[in-house]
Amino acid sequence: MEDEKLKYLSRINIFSDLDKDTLQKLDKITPMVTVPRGAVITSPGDVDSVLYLLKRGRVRLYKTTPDGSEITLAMLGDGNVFGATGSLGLGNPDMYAEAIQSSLVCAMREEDVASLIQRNPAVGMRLISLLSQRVRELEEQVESLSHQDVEGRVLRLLVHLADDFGVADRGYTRLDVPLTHEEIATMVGSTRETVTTTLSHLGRLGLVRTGRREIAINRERVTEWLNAKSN
DNA sequence: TCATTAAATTTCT
DNA sequence: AGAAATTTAATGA
Repeated sequence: MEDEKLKYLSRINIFSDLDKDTLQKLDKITPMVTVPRGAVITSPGDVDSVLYLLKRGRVRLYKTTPDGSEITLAMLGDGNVFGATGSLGLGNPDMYAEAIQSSLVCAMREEDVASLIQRNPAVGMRLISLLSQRVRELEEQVESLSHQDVEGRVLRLLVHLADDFGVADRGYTRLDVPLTHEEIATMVGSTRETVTTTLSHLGRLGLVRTGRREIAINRERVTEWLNAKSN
């Protein structure tokens, strides 16, 4: 029972270098909560700044535009972290975090994160590399938005999601993250309807396989297709 | 090429 | 049944 909880903690990416003793202490100050699908974990105007540890599940980070539409900035999986918009400056405060599937989350006060990093610099290094990955992805997203059509943007996104969530499935790489066409649209700057037609077109080409809240891609063909397209 | 509008259809709870 | 997700089609910028 206790061991189970510790396993989860050690699977948090930034904690993977910590010894059992330290993990045990952390466990005591980070109560674990299950959040249902659709629940918003953080939203703009949150009072205290805490770092959320995503032990198991899928969380979508997004913000809203003045006209009410959403822009998705990141999709997080097991072991990732979010929140901490105070002194750590991990992202900006006007952001929402929504569990897109039932998730196991725990919260850690920012002061505790800071002192932990002072004692264990490896945690800081891990945090930096996690953030770097997120920045790199955002850069690619911007680049894609500015010079690719919807089809290209969707394909680039699917390849990226395959890197993070891909599992082998009957010759394809299935994305182990439940996405609606609507959500995909908020990641590629398009609309639900256009995403639908784009995906079914890609399906006819044999590049992807789709189901309700499920997408699989043929990595080889997709990368091949993307290369042919940009040249 | 793609957003918008409108409407139908399929699949979940 | 009702809600949510997906699909199709027509139109105009």
